[in-house]
Amino acid sequence: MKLVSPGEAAANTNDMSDKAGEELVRIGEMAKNYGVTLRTLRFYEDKGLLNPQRDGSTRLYTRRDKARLKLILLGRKVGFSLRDVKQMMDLYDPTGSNTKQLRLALDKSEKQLARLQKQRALIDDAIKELSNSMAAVRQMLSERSAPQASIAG
Amino acid sequence: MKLVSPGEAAANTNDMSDKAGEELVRIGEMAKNYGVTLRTLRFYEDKGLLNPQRDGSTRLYTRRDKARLKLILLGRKVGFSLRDVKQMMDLYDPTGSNTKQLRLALDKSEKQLARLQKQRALIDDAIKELSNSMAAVRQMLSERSAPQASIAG
DNA sequence: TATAGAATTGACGTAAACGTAAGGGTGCAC
DNA sequence: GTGCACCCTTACGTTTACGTCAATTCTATA
Repeated sequence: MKLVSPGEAAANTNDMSDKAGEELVRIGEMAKNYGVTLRTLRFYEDKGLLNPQRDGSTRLYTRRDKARLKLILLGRKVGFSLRDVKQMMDLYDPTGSNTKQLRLALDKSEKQLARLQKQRALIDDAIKELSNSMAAVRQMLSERSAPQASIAG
Repeated sequence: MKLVSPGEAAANTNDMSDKAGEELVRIGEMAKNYGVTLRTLRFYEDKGLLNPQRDGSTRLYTRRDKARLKLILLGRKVGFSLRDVKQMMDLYDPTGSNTKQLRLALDKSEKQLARLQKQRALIDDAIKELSNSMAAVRQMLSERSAPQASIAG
């Protein structure tokens, strides 16, 4: 089985291996392409989120793995836990209509959206509170000849 | 040394102990008043953020402790770590102008404000991304007789 | 005095998503 | 044949702010 050699990997986009259209990449390439570390890819595999082929002990990532990784990263970006992502992906059935999967995803998304909005509200609150405090501190600093209130006692 | 007894604690707001105007409360009262757990108060003490008096082995919280706790909780609310809070409070000097303390607080606050704003931007981004995905999923669900795109492969 | 309620210290457990060695193998360019 | 660049597994470490026992003691009250 011939593989993309490390050096020419980037250039060798049209390399065809076993099956037609299957570009197999090793972990280093994969990591570089998606901006993650090797550890992360192995971790995702360990958690059952990825399932690369093997050439001996070397991992070979296929088109499918890339699609899955993209989904994982999207999920992480919008704040899903890896557990959630896995739960949703595990429902995928290539033969069915995937209605279940879509419903679960939608359900989880609604909850996550609510969490995000709540978080945003908390942050806005914190920003206001912090801004107020800062104004007070600036005031105290500008009047440091006058008696100070203390911020710790 | 007479103390506020557990039962009448809430009513006994005017109890004066050793020093004039010093209302000493035990850890249970303190926790209830500020909506934290006993563990939290002991933890803060362990971290050097609080320093209650003792009656034997029993902790007695003074006015000062209350002020400090309020600050800790405010700090937590706006997203400071306990380390940061401690660092700021440790600079307090009852005899000086506390300019240093105020400057540090301001400096940390500016950085924290920046972090909060960045976080808010990330959340807004996530909300958008998530909303888009949800729209797509809803679309797929409404057309589930048509061929589906998959969200996992 | 018996029992319940409140307090103490000590110390391990928790969550999430990896980071960071340690120790070892494979292939290829020189 | 050696020096890199890559790859592998195993497994402990990190971070933060507490939660959760466990075993014991102190105090007030019926």
